Amino acid sequence: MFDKFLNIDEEKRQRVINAALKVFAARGYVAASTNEIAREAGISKGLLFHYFTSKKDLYLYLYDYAVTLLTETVERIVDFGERDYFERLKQIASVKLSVLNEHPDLLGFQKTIFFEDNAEVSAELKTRSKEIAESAYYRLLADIDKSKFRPDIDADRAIGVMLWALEGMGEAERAKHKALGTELDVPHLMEEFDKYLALFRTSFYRQ
Amino acid sequence: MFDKFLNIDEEKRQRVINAALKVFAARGYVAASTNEIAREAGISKGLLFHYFTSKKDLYLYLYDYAVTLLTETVERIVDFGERDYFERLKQIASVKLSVLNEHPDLLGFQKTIFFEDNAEVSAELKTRSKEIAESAYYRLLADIDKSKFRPDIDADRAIGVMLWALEGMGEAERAKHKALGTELDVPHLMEEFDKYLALFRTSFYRQ
Amino acid sequence: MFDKFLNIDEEKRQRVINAALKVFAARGYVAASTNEIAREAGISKGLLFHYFTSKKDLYLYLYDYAVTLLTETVERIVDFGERDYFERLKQIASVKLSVLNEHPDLLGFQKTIFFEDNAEVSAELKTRSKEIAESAYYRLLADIDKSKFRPDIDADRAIGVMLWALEGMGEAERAKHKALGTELDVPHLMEEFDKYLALFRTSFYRQ
Amino acid sequence: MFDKFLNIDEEKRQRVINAALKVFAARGYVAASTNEIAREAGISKGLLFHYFTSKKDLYLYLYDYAVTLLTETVERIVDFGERDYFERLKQIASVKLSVLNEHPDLLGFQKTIFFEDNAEVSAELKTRSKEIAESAYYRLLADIDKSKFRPDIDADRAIGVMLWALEGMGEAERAKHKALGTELDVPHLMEEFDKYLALFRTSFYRQ
DNA sequence: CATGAATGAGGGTTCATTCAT
DNA sequence: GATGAATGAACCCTCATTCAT
Repeated sequence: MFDKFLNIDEEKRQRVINAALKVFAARGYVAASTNEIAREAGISKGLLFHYFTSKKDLYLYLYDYAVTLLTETVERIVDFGERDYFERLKQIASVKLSVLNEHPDLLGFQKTIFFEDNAEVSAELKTRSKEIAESAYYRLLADIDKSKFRPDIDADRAIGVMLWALEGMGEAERAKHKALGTELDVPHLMEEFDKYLALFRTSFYRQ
Repeated sequence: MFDKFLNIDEEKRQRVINAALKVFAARGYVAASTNEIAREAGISKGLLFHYFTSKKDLYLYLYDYAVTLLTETVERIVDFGERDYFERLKQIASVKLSVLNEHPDLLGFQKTIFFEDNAEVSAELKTRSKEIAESAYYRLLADIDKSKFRPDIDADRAIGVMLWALEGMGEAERAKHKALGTELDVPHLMEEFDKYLALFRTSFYRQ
Repeated sequence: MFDKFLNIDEEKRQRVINAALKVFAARGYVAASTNEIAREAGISKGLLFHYFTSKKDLYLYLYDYAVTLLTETVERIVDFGERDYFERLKQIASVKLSVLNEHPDLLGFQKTIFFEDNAEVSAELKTRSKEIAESAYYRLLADIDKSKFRPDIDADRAIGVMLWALEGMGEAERAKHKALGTELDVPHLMEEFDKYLALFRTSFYRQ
Repeated sequence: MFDKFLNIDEEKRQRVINAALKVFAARGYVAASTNEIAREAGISKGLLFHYFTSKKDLYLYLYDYAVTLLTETVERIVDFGERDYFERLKQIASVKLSVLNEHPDLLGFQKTIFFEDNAEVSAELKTRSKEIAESAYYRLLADIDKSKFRPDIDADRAIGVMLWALEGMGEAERAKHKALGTELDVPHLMEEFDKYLALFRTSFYRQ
């Protein structure tokens, strides 16, 4: 399907991918301009369509690329033998930071996917979501040792709460830095993260 | 400014508002088509512009409409004398459900506002956000009685966590029903909600 | 045809006419907005169409109005017994100044007519131009006493030259005042006018 | 800026330029339709915007094109060493006829520029007018030998009169041929021109 | 008579996609 | 492979004209 694109120079491939991730993340599917993507990637518009046939195909390719990369990174970093929830959360954070290194806009892109409602792509997106549910990325929270949780609380819901909080914290941080125009402050983020972990440990775990 | 629109038949006004909320919520500012909004509202494109002059004005009108409606609903429902956090959370949930009744896409629209990046509107949005910060909607979490929290945990962060969880729960529910094509199941939502409240009470409050 | 309009209050009629003259003179036929005309005249858009049926009809009405008014003013002011060319030129100038008093934009409107190429109106305009050629307005230069001209020059061409110069002078003056944003300086204009008349008398007349 | 347009096939370029000159000359800036220009030039509307980005840019491009062409033609034809006014007038007429050959509507376009009132373009036009005042085109009437004029007449006003007459004659001729639907009759025009020159020589020069 | 809400065609402009080079 | 000229559909918006009130 995308063999033409897969066989080109690796550096150029990364350039195209990052350009497309950046523009889609910033503008969403409809408003993203193939012109801008081509310019950002330093290639011609014609070549972009030579590789991907259509904007939609490019978008879906990026989606698969993001899922695959995240899955592989998870496999590489996460220790599924470790059953403590907090260790897992830390590993998830590591995964994210590792990905951000190579593809600064991949996570931003991934976020927008969820809200993408465009009729042209959302149907295809839905088809794929099932496989993903079973993929490694979603195994992240499987097999947690729930015996460590206080017996008088609902461990599953507590896990959900913590994930949402993780998301919310990242979101809040991102929003703050966007508003101020500064870069993400990773050390400070880690510190904050640890404070929340402490809160959760105190509240949800047996003492 | 919007007097033409304000003086029309109430039913038609609601139709236009809900149509616009729906399309903007689903597509975002740029991708939303005035064509589609007019069609959805059952009026001509010309009339839409007769009312609002520009897409941008329509968007900003909706924004103000949403803020005003939420503020008023808050004033009507929330009891600021009640200093218990969980009671407040319940009242917030009531506000949301009350609004959803009349305007199914208003909260969805409100969510997208935050992520709206379009230069044409984000500047204006930013100007308005200050007033709002001081408005009733944001007083919701002021004046909480923190003495009820366990002394060994960080009450402020716990409050943040609960808000994120509330958001996440709503989001998850919405996503589920959108995927299945069903309407929001309010009673079930309330039940779920109560379970989370119980979890928080057990974990965060003094026993 | 325009009886509805002809039977209304005189003051309002003049208001509508002057508003329309102003807008058409300033913007030309196509770009002129009936909305703007109605606003300028202080009546509703609907009423404007009640009077005139269409923009085109309004335009042609104005055209006839201008021609009629000019013809009548000419009949009133010009002395066709006077056969000296320079006296005639002075009378023509008087006609123009008299008209400008009641209808500041009528002459400006008349100028644009000539350049109006819009397919919708130019055909009708052409039909009318013949009658006008024979009308009083164009008799202005008939019956001039050519015996006063030097025998060694072509009197007809000299007359043409003087008319073009009169036009050119008016145009130049108008352009200058438009550029500077000032009003027409009538006394100065008359002075200039006399200087050109002196030049012509010296050059074209027997001494 | 206009490199895309400058690099295309010469014949097509001329087609586009002449189409745009024609439509702008006939309708003025606002009323001119890019649709009509594209149709007249035999290209798609999209391509027109590919070349020029906006109607305004196209208009200003034409303006510069006209100025440049006129300037160059003047440099080619006019002999600035010749100080006799009538020889100059002849050369000016030659310039006009030469330009009309390649661009039948360029002079008509140039006329409309002067009256162009549209806010979008008139500001830019004003900026450019200064350079032009100093350009070759306006040097045309500099350095005239006024000693040949009769001492009892105002040479400067006489020069103005002759220019207005030249303008008027061209205008009259153009109007006549437009009304009759015929092409410009160059030999007859030259003959007429000579008659006026003779008139001026007799009237304004020392004998 | 008078209003202005309502329509829809047409305006300038953008952009995904095609295709000759 | 690689370019960018070329197309046309769809975009937001304006405006002459109609019509219910």
